Amino acid sequence: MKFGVQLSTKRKEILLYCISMASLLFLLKWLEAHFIVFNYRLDFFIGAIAILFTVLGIWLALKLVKPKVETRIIEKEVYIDNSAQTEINQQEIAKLGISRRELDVLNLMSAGLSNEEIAGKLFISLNTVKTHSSNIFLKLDVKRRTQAVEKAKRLNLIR
Amino acid sequence: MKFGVQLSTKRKEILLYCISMASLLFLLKWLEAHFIVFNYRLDFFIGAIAILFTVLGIWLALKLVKPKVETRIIEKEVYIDNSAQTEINQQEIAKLGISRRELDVLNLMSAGLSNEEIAGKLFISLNTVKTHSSNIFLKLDVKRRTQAVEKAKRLNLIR
DNA sequence: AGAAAAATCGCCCGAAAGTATGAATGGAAA
DNA sequence: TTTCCATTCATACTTTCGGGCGATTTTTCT
Repeated sequence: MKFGVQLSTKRKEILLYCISMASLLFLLKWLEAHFIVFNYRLDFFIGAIAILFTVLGIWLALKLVKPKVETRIIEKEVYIDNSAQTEINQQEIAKLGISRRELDVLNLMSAGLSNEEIAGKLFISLNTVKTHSSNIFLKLDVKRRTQAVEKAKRLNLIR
Repeated sequence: MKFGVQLSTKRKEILLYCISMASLLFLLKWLEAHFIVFNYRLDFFIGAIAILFTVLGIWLALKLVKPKVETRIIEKEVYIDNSAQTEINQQEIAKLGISRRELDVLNLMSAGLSNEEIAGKLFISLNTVKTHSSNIFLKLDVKRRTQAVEKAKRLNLIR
């Protein structure tokens, strides 16, 4: 795996694309040598290439420029409650070492969503949700999601 | 509903790009007609086009796919009775037809107990607990125990 | 550039939860 | 008395959870 210079992932991807593009060009040249069609249908040929590489470029850009998705859970209160408004205990969250993503999962968990639904909402896989929830249970020292929700509410980690 | 508003703008943009691409193709054809260079340097020509349109594609994609940072807002509604903070809503319980025993199960459920633990506490069998909880889910119109607990608390069926 | 933390995903497997269906019992109401 | 219903339990089956691995990738910090 290690060979002198270790390429970063992004660099490797770019290299891969360059190689594939080069081989594509090679293929085109081969086609050009074997089919006279392109000689008198040059404009179609060029058009095809243009479209092909435009699509390639789009695909490349979409691949490389990964949109940064920020998931934020905002609790919208629809109640008029003048009594004590429970503040979320940030210190406790930090103390327990609960990460951002884990908190996301915890919130959706408390809303009664299944792991699969949580995965859908957060655009991550079911396995990832399971990993997060397992870590939550460890950090909260509980065994089940119902206990986790109960404790999290009790500690004001969530609303 | 978010994208519906922007559709017309986006469509105009796409149209613009199509037009510019078409004119670019036209330009290329004109060049091809006026410079013999391309006839025997066809591979360079094609390579240039490939690169050009790859860049175009990348640029196009970058232009069109602009939401780099997407903030997803998940709203969670919290209802709280305007009356006293923790007044158990007997009317609601009656209206939903939740029986005494089901309420017992529901309470233990909200404490985070498993079905087996509930069975132990109430001195009934696991199957009975399952029956009760299934009935609870039916009456509360939910699918999971976490949802049941959430809804029951929201409706003040339990504390 | 390199280490550490966080986030992502996968597989396997057993446990728990939930569904469907049927049935016995005992108390309360018609 | 008969009917209704809450409660109890069972069996069989499907789905979901959760633990226990390991792994890669991304982000963050130094």
